[in-house]
Amino acid sequence: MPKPRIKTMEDLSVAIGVSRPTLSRFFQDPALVKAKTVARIEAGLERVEYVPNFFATRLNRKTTGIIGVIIPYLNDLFFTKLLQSVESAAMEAGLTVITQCSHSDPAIEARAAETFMSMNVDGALVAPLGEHSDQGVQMRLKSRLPFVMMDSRPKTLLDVDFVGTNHAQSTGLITEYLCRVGPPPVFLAMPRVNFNALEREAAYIAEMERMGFEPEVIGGGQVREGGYFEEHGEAVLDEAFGQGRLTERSILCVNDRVAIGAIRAAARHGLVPGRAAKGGLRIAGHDDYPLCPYLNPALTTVAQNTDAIGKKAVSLILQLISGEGGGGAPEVTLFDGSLRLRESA
Amino acid sequence: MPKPRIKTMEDLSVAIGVSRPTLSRFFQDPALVKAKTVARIEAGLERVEYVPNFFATRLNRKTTGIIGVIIPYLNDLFFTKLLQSVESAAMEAGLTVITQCSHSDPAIEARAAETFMSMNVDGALVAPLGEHSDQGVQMRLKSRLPFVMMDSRPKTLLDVDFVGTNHAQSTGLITEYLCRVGPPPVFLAMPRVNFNALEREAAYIAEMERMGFEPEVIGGGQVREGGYFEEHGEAVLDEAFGQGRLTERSILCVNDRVAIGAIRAAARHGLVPGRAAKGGLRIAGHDDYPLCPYLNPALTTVAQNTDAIGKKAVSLILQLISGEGGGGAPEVTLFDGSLRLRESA
DNA sequence: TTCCATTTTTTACATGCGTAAATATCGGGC
DNA sequence: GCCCGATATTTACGCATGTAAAAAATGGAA
Repeated sequence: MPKPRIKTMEDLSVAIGVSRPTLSRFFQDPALVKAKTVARIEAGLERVEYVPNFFATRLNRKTTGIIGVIIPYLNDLFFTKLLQSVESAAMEAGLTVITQCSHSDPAIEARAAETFMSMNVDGALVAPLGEHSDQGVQMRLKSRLPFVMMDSRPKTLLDVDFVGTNHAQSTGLITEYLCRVGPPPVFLAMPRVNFNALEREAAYIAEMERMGFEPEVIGGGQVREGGYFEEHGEAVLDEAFGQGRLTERSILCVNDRVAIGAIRAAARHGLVPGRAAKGGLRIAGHDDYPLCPYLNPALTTVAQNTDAIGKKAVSLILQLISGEGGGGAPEVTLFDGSLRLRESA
Repeated sequence: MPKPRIKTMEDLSVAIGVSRPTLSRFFQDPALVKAKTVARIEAGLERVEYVPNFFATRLNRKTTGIIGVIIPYLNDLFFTKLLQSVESAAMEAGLTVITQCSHSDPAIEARAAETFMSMNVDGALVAPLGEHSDQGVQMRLKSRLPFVMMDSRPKTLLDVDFVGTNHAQSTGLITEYLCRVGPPPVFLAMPRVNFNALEREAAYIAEMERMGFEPEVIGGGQVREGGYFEEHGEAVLDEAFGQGRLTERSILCVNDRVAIGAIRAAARHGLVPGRAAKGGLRIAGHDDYPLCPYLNPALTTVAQNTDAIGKKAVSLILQLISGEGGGGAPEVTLFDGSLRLRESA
């Protein structure tokens, strides 16, 4: 029952009586070979076990058909959602995607970039670590191959194609909403800033000033241990609520994971944030983390259009690969966020 | 400022005046080359841009140093946690890991397996889809290379090395706990069963019978639309609570994501599951999903030792690669679960 | 049957590097 | 200054496939 294993195309050629160049063309695209021959090859493949060597094929082709993707975290559903969008778009385009997670370590990120260059990938898609990223690495990537950044845009790397969210719009939107339905919100930030966090904070401040309110940012100062988003949100608000502060305020969290911690802190102090509670505590987030609808109370937030971001990033890379882009100014696409009104604010 | 790019080791050889075979040894392991020569090479590399071709190197080595990992879902923090554990263990062993997500599609899973075989990976680590996996594919993998399964163990593939959780123990543990502190629990299952779900259900039933209670399984029958775990848990309990059923029972959910939906349903009906509430509603889960501590109420559950599972899986693969294993019976390692008592039960 | 266009085969070279064997070079101890 | 052991270089071949060009085979229309 076990089929004989054949290792090389050469051997396969003699085994099924079709020349190696023809087999080569067949494995690249059966349409390049006459139907009758295709049938003969396929019949032969029924009887033996053979798969073309991935490395040997990629070694010679002018194009590898691979794109490399780097994301900073794996244990964050926002990035996995983005990754799914990228993968499905890439698969549709017939590309193989190799994903590497930098695990919030610049050294690992650099190693991943190195790997992609050594693979001659057709293009690279990276969601950077923020200020911790080694920008030299990204400059090298950009100078060597089609390169698109996603999600977070380093201020020192503005001449790169970028796809992300318009945080001025998205954060402005929810800030305006919070101001409209309750007391002007405070902004719950993170100590370890990334560029998105900074942009959101700036957008919050701008919108507050536009509406004539005094912006107030908390939680951005001291670096705490652990550093997980939820833990940070809970710790900051646990302290505040414990001192009787902020219990009747609106709190805009820099992202949903921080907001999850914030809601938890509220619950521990017997507080129930909610849009229904006139004048009382409200908590809102940013991103539309997949679990938002299932929290208690369900989290009001601004959704990032991760699906559009992933699709656009892939199409941009495709465009760059085909040599259409790269001429003038970098192409920057920002998608608007959209309000998700639920219970918490 | 831009360094000259060098494409081949041959060219590098003439550029920095060190022979190609020596360079080859250097890139495989600098320790194979005398310190003085290493210094000369590194000085040379400062002045030019060169990375060895990934495919060419892997094509000739007897061992590629790559292990392939397949996981069924990306948008599930349990699997990303497991993946992180695997990645860090593999990195420590000096292996490159290529991860593919099957997106709960057997065809994609099969394609990923094919890719791994065509890469001559040193070994494959797969968390299968459950009954939907194409077992033929996995048999081929097993027959071709070091192969270890994780997390879920197909009943028809028992002769494969496996690392996972002892669900009889873990589910028995929490079932016993629930019986001890409150009314005997019902089991909230999933329609689309995977093997773990079945094992947990069986363990629940066995433990209930051992303690002299009547097991009761709900939510396992009809297949609903959407099918996300949280949605399922919420839908089933929303219906039950709406009819006044189960409001004073203990509910053991097949996993934490279902439990998250269950807690949400409780909240929508004004119910607060809790271990403090004597005689009242209790909800428990399984897995110790990372967000459990931040739910309201915080979810009582049984933790899977994902870290140990990942480490062990990698060490098993390593052992298989070195040719030590594979002789007799398959090596099956099951880690015990441990109770995480929080608020919900 | 003959001829033409399409497809396949033959032949040869290319890809970038691993690896082995023989030869050359280096540095140090005597 | 000589000799030895450790390294480095030279040379040559192998890995599994892509690819191009020329020659041969195929198949259908006239």
